[in-house]
Amino acid sequence: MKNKPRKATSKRVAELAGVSQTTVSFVLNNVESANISEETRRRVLEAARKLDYVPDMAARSLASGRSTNIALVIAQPHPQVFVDEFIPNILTGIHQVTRARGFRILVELVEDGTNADVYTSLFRGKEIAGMVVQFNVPSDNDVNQVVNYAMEGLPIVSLSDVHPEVHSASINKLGGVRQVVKHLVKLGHRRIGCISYAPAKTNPHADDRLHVYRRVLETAGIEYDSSLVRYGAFDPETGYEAMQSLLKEASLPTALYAMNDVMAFGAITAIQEHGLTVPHDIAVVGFDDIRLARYTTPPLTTVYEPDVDHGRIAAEMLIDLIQGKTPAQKHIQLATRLVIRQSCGAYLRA
Amino acid sequence: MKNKPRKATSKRVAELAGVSQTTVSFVLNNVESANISEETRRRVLEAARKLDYVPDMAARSLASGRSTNIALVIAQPHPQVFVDEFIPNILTGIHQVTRARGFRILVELVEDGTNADVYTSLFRGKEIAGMVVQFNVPSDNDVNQVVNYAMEGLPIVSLSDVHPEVHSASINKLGGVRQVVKHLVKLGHRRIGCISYAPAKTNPHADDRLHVYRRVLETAGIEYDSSLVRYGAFDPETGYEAMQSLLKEASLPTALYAMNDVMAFGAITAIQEHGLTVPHDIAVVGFDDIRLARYTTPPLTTVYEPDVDHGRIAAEMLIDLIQGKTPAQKHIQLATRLVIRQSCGAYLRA
DNA sequence: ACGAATTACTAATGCGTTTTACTAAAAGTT
DNA sequence: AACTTTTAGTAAAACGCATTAGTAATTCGT
Repeated sequence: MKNKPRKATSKRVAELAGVSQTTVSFVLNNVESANISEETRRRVLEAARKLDYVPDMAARSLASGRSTNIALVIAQPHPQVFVDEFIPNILTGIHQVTRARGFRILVELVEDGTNADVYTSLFRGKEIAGMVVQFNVPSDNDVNQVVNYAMEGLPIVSLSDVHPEVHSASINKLGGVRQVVKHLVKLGHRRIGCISYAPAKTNPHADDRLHVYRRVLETAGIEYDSSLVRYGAFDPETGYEAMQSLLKEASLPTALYAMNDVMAFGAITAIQEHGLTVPHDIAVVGFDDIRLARYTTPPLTTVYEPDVDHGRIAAEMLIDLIQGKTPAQKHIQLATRLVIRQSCGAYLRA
Repeated sequence: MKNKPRKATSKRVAELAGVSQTTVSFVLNNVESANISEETRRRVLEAARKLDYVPDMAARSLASGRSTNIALVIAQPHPQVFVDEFIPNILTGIHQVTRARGFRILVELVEDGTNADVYTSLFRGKEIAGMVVQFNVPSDNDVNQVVNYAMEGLPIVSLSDVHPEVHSASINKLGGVRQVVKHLVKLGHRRIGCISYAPAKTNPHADDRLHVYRRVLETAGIEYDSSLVRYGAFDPETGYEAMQSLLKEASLPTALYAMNDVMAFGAITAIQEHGLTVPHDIAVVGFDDIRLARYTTPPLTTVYEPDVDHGRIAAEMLIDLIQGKTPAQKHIQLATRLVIRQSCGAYLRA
């Protein structure tokens, strides 16, 4: 028979505090331009606390016209692409800043074709104030939509460089490739194989990296040999298969650069199953420095990327954009670091 | 000088279609009880398409009183806990069903103490319609809050068993432990070490698993020996350290069960650095079957968990709950599968 | 000491939906 | 033919906040 305590609203807070709803809103949102006395502010806060008041976000968004959600949109060809710690780390980084700055993270996956209208519905449906996008394998449709929305002025930050007009926080992957391939060259290797990502035309990033690999070789006076290049698809399986194929070459490479760590591990397995040893017969290097890289046999020489920082910086940039502060730079690049372990054989000669 | 085309609203759709806003709402939401003629429905749909209408989600939530977001709340002691593919896989599974059923995913991390009010603000602030929770290491505060909200009838599904009153979709971890430890026993091992998670009192799950390990041993007539047990913290580093410590024992174990794969890899590295080989001197098994497990030296014997299904089932359950359909079972358990590779030595004797 | 500026508020409107209650016309029922 | 029911809609009231324009009281400048 007792009256259910109606849900706490700003109106009820106002009544209890003996002020208007307007004042409650001003206090709770710390509106500077409204001059609220200390005493009133205290009363409002007290009333809100007493009623256990939590503002209705839907009402707030509707009234203010802005959302406090951002989206992390991950465009990938296939669920299987989620093979390493990249996304968890990015999420950790982003979350650190969204939490501090009062935003929430909406995660959306868009696979090959499906879910292609997600950009539109998120923005136009006012679900989010901005988005950070990750293109594992950029599809034309995804990139075009993102570029268009970015040009319209919507807050978008990409985790890789996609277009001059799209803000980005990216890893200097090409610099990393240069470091690690040069490292192999310095160790005296002349026949350096490569396991790249999907064939060039479908993945511009991979293409760029392959190009750097080639340039480093040529700068060192080594002729580029396309018979030493294979294409994988991010996961250990394809690294394994690519290496099996390389091992059929008449003249084997003495070193291998794999475009990511998990493919490198697949390759190492293939090499060992073939009766050869790493790094003695074939030196191997990877890319990413996943946490397991130091705990394998042999430990993997690779390139470290600051993923958590990456996420954090992208989020800071995005929220600046949302709040109308122009970020200092439109494109931020984070440096990689070469991590030398056993798989490259550097320590054999030390 | 041209008039900016005002944002498309349901009102404008109504005008263009020559019907009332109510009708537009009925058509767009497929309200059965409203009898809308085919002709009218067509006109509304056409008008919506022409205006490129996307409903304002904030307004929709406010008016209807329900959100179409669900949260994935991950309670973990420390960012470093994100070491494997679990979360990406869960996310993939959840996303498959949220997409099909018209929901979005909000991801929230809650670390040790901080962010503790996230449950309250998400629910009370009407930001979400329900949540799936993952307790990596359950803290009393987190568990209590979740249990309370679940008892109030709020839609919550946990990814592990936390309380009889909280719906759950979980992996039968204990069954997996039984499988893999029995496997070692069958191979003839009598001194089987264990690398568990953080000390028992702070992690009930780990405690249960340790207990199963002990029971399997005792059932086989092997006395439990606490000097063969060490505690790690999810990551390869602590697996490595735990194994180093075990290697100082006067009498070494002949086999090791690590509670997850990455700690197993840390342990293998320690064993090899100590001059011993796996599985010859010490057999090693892990848990999780991460994708790299097959591509290491030696490939790891471990227990496979269907993570993507896990996420999918949890999400189905949650959305059923949200939509008022009682799920068939309150607690669903998914089976694990023993994956035998080289690290346990089973093939040595084959 | 008198108008101007500042301080500390409030009333009322609007945000874009959903939903309830209502209605006019058409179809069924006996 | 006179009701009742069904069909196909509509008008108007929420939903809970932010925000704009305004006001009365106080302080300031000279």
